[in-house]
Amino acid sequence: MKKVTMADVAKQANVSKSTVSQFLNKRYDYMSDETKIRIEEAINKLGYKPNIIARSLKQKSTSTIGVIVANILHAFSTQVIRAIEDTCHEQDFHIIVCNADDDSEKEKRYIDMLRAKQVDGLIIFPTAENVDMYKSLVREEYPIVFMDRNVPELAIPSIMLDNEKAASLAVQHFIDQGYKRIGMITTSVRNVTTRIERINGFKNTLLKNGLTIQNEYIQSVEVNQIQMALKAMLSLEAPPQAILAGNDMALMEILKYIKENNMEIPSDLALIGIDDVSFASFYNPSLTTVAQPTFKMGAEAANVLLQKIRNQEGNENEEIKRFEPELIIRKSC
Amino acid sequence: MKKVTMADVAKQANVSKSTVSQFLNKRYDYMSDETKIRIEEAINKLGYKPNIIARSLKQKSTSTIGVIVANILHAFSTQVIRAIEDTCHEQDFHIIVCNADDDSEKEKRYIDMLRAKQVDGLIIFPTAENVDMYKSLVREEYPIVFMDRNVPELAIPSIMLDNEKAASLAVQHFIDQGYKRIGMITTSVRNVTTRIERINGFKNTLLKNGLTIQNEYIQSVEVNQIQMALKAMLSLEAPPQAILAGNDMALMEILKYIKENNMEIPSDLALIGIDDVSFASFYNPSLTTVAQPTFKMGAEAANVLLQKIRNQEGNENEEIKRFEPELIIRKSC
DNA sequence: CTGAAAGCGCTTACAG
DNA sequence: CTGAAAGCGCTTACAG
Repeated sequence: MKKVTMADVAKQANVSKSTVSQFLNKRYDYMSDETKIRIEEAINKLGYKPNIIARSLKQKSTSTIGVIVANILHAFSTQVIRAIEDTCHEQDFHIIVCNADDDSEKEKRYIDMLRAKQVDGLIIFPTAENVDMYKSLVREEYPIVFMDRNVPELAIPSIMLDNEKAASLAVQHFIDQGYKRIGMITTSVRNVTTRIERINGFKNTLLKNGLTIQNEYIQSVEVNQIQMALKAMLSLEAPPQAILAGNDMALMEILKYIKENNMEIPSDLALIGIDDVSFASFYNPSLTTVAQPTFKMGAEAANVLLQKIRNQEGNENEEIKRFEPELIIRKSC
Repeated sequence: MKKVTMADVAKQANVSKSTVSQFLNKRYDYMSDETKIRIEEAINKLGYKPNIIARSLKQKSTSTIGVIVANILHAFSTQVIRAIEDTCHEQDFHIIVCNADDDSEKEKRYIDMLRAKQVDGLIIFPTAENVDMYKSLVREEYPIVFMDRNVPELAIPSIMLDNEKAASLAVQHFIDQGYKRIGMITTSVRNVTTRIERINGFKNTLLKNGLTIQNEYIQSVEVNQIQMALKAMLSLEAPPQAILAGNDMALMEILKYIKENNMEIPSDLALIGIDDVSFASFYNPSLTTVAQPTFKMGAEAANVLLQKIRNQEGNENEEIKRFEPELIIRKSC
């Protein structure tokens, strides 16, 4: 079963390859109807399918973008990916998704791989440790946008949640419900903007309400350390009565701990999670969360990138776009 | 910033393109050390990155496979994808994932698109409605494997759960716990093997235990109809006391209904779900589930496909490979 | 209105 | 040990 190529179609239809190519690209300007029909028939008869690889090589464009997520295990990532995909689909772009697994070496390899595959642009949830590489992409004016996190001093547009506000909404709600000893647990010890900003929002909201910041109430550790960190926190003489989970993974670890220790929510411990997890509405009790507008954020990232890809001229607005979090009040606080 | 090509490297290193190509492909057999060094230096100096597109065109192979999932919303899909990706990664293959959204038209478009992109093979969670297309792929001896579902009479290897057993494990557990009025709810009204086999397993296990099959106790409907179907079932004079959820989406809808109607699990209704959902272990009460070996299944699918891609000769074993489900007993039954 | 020719960036069989 | 040449399957500027 030999592959049928444009040359075969041309021969079958008794025209040149050029004419077949024009036909396929719908440049009919000066093509006789008769020719069109002959080509169409030849294509159907032979079952011809164009080879996009060959076209891409010639056109130096693949109509494909790469998406590198820091960690696919976060529901946020998968939701954003869907939004990116939908938006690209509408504009006849394809996406290739890679999971860096929070590993900057993997991230670097994926960037190289995707560029070798000639993707037209990149959406990255940056691990933030490959600054030199990011810089060289900027220098080349390679189209790129950051999602979720940003890296200071880089002229790369970033699509981000208003993280301070997200933490602030949660803390303010705790306080409004009468809680004073409020803790926060989140994942990862690395230098990632999301974490830093959420912790800042947490602290600032406490201060604004005249409460003091207790460092033992704030833990950011690896996922598998979260239950221990919580245990330590709850073993303090004056343990927190309410906990903000910095993201979905942290929330799930906390819920496991609570369950294993037969604690009650919210009487033993009140809870709010950033990220509206799938089971929030039907958990017992239902979980108060801070939702991110994941769909809007993904769509925006795709639009900004596609825009950049089209106007090659160095774009102006390389700033951070912030999206609004939303507090969804349920029964866990 | 012009792209640097192999020709630039060759000129810089004072050798021919052929030699550079040999170097890159590690065919050093007869290459002098001096030449190697010169080429290496030229590559570093110019920051040369090979263009995989060009290579693919020449080699007629992209080292990329396509994965088309029926519905990305099932956790099963995302877990399988990860396993496929890991396995491919080890063997220097890349994957492009597409979500057919349970829409056979979309599936068809994605198959065309991926083939146009010259992927070397396809893993499909088939919607099962494009039989003609599947057949023509088989005729061309195009490498392909099915996941999760199969399509009768097609010489395509299929990686599947032992679905009858999955349902059977659950029903037997219900019965062993003393339940007699047992129902089943699952998604989708289409003709998909998974659904059919699970319902068969459900029925057969009832019969084997001397119970009768009540058709009103078995519902397979669209996701947004599940709560209504459950309501109808629970409004029967003799409503079921236990329900098997056919998959994760069904389970979540059932949990929503139970919560909204202030019912207790398992006293008002016992529950088992097929698919070990993320929150099963820490839900209140924890949920008894039937887990699929998603990682093994994904890895197997990738291995079978890569195997097929390598030995072009029409492979022998085009049969169905069944994987064992596992009952994880917790507190919902 | 259509065709011949060059070229995208690689690989590879062959010559020397 | 290395190079010249052909070719993968397209697109496109240009000629007629």
